[in-house]
Amino acid sequence: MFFQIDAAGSVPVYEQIVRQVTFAIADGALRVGELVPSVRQLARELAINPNTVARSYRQLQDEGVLETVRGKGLQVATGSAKQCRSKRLHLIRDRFSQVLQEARQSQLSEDEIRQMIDAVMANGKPKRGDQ
Amino acid sequence: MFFQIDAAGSVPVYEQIVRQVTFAIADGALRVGELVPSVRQLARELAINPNTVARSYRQLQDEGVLETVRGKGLQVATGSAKQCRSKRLHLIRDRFSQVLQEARQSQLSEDEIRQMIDAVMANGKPKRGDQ
Amino acid sequence: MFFQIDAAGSVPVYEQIVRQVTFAIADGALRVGELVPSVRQLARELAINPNTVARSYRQLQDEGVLETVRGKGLQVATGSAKQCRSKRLHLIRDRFSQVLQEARQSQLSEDEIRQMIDAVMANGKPKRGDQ
Amino acid sequence: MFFQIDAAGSVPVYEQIVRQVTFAIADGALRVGELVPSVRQLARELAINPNTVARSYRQLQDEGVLETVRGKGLQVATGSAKQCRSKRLHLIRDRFSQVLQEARQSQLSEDEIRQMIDAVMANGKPKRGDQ
DNA sequence: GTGGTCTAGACCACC
DNA sequence: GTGGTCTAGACCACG
Repeated sequence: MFFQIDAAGSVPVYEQIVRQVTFAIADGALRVGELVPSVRQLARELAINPNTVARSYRQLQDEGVLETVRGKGLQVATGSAKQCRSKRLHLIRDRFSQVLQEARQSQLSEDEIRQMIDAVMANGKPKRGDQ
Repeated sequence: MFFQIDAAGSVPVYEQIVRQVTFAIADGALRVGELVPSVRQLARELAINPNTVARSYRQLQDEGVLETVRGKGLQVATGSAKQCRSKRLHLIRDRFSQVLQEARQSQLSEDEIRQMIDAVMANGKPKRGDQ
Repeated sequence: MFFQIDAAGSVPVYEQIVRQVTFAIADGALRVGELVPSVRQLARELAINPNTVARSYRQLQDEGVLETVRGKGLQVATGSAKQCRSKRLHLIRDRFSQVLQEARQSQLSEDEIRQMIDAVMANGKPKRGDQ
Repeated sequence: MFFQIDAAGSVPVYEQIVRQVTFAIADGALRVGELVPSVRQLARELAINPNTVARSYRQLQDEGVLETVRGKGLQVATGSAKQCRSKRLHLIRDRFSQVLQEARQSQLSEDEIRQMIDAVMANGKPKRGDQ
């Protein structure tokens, strides 16, 4: 699998997995009906605790993104693609909203905020695809 | 004092204090040489434990924003105004930059991102940014 | 662990820990990537409160010397070895510089100062490795 | 009086006064039999609490450096000059000894220590007379 | 009165 | 098991 885990960062590992699986489905990297790696295998590959992978998969099941196939494992559920794209949008938008709130709390004017956004968007274009 | 603490949110109380003191200095609400509220007094007003306030003040001291005046209290250190203004900008800008990066990872085009920002800025004026 | 705390002295316990961890890394006794003793374990060994250890570790983290590995513990951050060696040198040199300044303020001549240093260095040599 | 107090520093104010009076006597700036400024006057001049001045004078009395002259105030006691010079030496030497101890604890070799001292002594020659 | 340190014990999220 | 946060209460030095 092409996931990357940052154990030292502040984002919980299980959230990183949930996020990356979700995004992979949204991108079409994982297709409906496809089997995701087994808990043990993924845990081995990412060098993390199987419990953590299990927890992520459980959450993805709760969200209806993954579903169990008896005797086989977990597969991407029907309708997940659309759902994941929508979820991805929401995630990003909520984050923007959060940051925007912070900015407003800081006594920055709408104009100052817009300027900052423009500056940031112009700047950070060619970064590493990761992190 | 004019600080407001959200005990329910996920942001640690001590960080909220650090943030608000920093911003107060950046805004000029607290001026260089002025004494900040005493640990005990602020703790009383915010209805939190003095240790928590002390922790915030200690961090601000480590950052060079506050300095102790023995037996009197803590005062805003010289040069803090500029430092706090810069810190405030960096805090916000870094957060924006982070989110922007996430957005780009999600295969969103620059235009889609801009549209989202516009929508959020128009919308979320008096909303809770919570997820 | 090989740490020694002097609870009676005027140096705060948490600073002693910070210092000893820093020096341990500088000496290579603690290597990059290695986990430091857990908060609770070290507290038990030194017979002090876990909060005190936590405070030391938090400071070392703020300095970038340690970093948390979620659910595992705290490890020596990359680049810490060099940083700690440099910090150790600075700590000592600054202290010397301070004392030297005091000596000069006291109208002592350079020669008198040198003589004093020689005397002190000759004296306190083969004491117990401790203290 | 020509004393200088640093209220923000880590050295207690009362100690700064004791030290400066002691050194003034050692230097001959204050002579045996001379009256030191009254508690109130010195407190006013240094913009500090009279209690603090009183505490310093009390300590100097305890050390036999100052003595009360009924109806007049406090004067430099007989024999103080020599005593203060000796005390000054001790103060400096003890500080050196302390720092040296720290240096040895840091696993620095005698040679490294000597080199550091030489470097520091060569460097810091033309500094401000104060602090 | 002030801040600084330390202890004791609790709860949380994460692995 | 791990660290992170917070509370409660104590003691100290300083002014």
